[in-house]
Amino acid sequence: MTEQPGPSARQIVEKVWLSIAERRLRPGIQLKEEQLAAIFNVSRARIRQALTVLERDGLVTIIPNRGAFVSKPSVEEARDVFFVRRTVERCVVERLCQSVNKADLRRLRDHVAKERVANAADVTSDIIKLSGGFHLLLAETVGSDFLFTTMRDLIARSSLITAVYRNTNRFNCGPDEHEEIVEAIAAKDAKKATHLMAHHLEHVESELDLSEIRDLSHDLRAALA
Amino acid sequence: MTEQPGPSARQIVEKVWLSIAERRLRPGIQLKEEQLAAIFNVSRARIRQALTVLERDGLVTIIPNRGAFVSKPSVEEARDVFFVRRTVERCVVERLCQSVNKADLRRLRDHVAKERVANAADVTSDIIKLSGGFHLLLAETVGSDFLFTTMRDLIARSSLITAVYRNTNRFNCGPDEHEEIVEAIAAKDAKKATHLMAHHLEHVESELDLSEIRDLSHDLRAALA
DNA sequence: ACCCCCGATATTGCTGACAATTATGCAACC
DNA sequence: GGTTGCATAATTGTCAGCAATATCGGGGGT
Repeated sequence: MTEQPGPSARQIVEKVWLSIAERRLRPGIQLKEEQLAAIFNVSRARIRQALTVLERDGLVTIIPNRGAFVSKPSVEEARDVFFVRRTVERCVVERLCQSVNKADLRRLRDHVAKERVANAADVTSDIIKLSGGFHLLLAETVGSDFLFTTMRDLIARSSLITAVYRNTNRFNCGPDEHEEIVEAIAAKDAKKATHLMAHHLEHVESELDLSEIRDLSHDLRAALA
Repeated sequence: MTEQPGPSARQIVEKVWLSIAERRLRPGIQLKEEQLAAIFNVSRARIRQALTVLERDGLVTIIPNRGAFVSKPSVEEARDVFFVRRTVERCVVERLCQSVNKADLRRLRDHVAKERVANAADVTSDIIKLSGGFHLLLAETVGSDFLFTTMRDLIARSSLITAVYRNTNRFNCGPDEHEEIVEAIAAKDAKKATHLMAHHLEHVESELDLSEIRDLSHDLRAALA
């Protein structure tokens, strides 16, 4: 049995990113270096690298000599993220209406189908993962790497925002609205597609309560498992 | 005489970012950790942190066990960056036409004036710095932090792209086109402003030769001084 | 002359230990 | 009872040294 080298810094970032995007890591909790090092079975140096990148991405906030905490976006930041999403995703669907091919549409419809299954089975973690993944898949389909990376950031931050400010019990981003958007894109109806996307984002944002801040604590090891 | 603690990792990132944006650090050159540590008078660990962040920003490429190099964007990436700039900056000027106030306009006009001075004096480094700064100032004026950060990335990458693929001797991004854009915004003429911006970006992109790749070497210490 | 192999050198990647800073618990005091 | 001050513990920030890996040069073979 050779000793495993452990995950790379990039893989750790990925894992934590996913845990945040899926809301298993709640805003406000501290990410202690030693703890993470033990969980991932790597040295603190690598954890440090990962945390530095995550801070750059806005997912964690590092307070000098205090530690790294999962970010609690302010109301202002929340509105900012949704503002940018409205403009970026509008651009995404416009572009898609011009350039989608059959393979793209197949992937998009497959994804919506998966969402439908997850909703029917009521598996919360899958629902969260897939509904964020839909928007990500749209950006990926455009073919611009920069756009994709930007959307990654936006989706992760949106997850944080939803975790802090969600008002309703039900999870938004249902597959119905997603399906409508896909079909509008399939019909190459840019006007309808952008309109549906705008409506969808408004809908998501409207389910947030942007006045109250909840404080949450959570078990770290379980969230990363 | 107490020992200086040296610049923080963030400050190092800033310094290298600026050196790249101003094209004093050319694409392809290797950033050796020991060398940087000596220049900034800090330990290698802090240099490592800075390089990790710069890699995440796409400005340097880290090859495992080889080192960190200033990125050489591919033709594909170049087109991608300009594609995103067209859409993002269009959104920026649209937004500005709705929300500029007199203080904003004053700052913008001041900036253009500075560009004009630099052009008249023919100080190349100032010209580069200010012409990128204009686009950054536009994004900042919108008031969205996310948008500003995104434009930072785009401008830095654009600088890299220009350094690699610039065809003409003259520096693009002259103050005339910038001034026209500012005045269109001042007149709240969104149609004209977006049109001018699109034209401006097309102009900049058209001065690139997206088929040839030049190899450059450079003196590291001089560039960072 | 060209190519392959191999040792020397340089650079990165990592680990562990140490210093600096902050949070915490406890006792004394107002 | 609440607050202040201090000692302790926990956590982060930093550093120097070591191991691993890639580059470069020379030597030998074909």
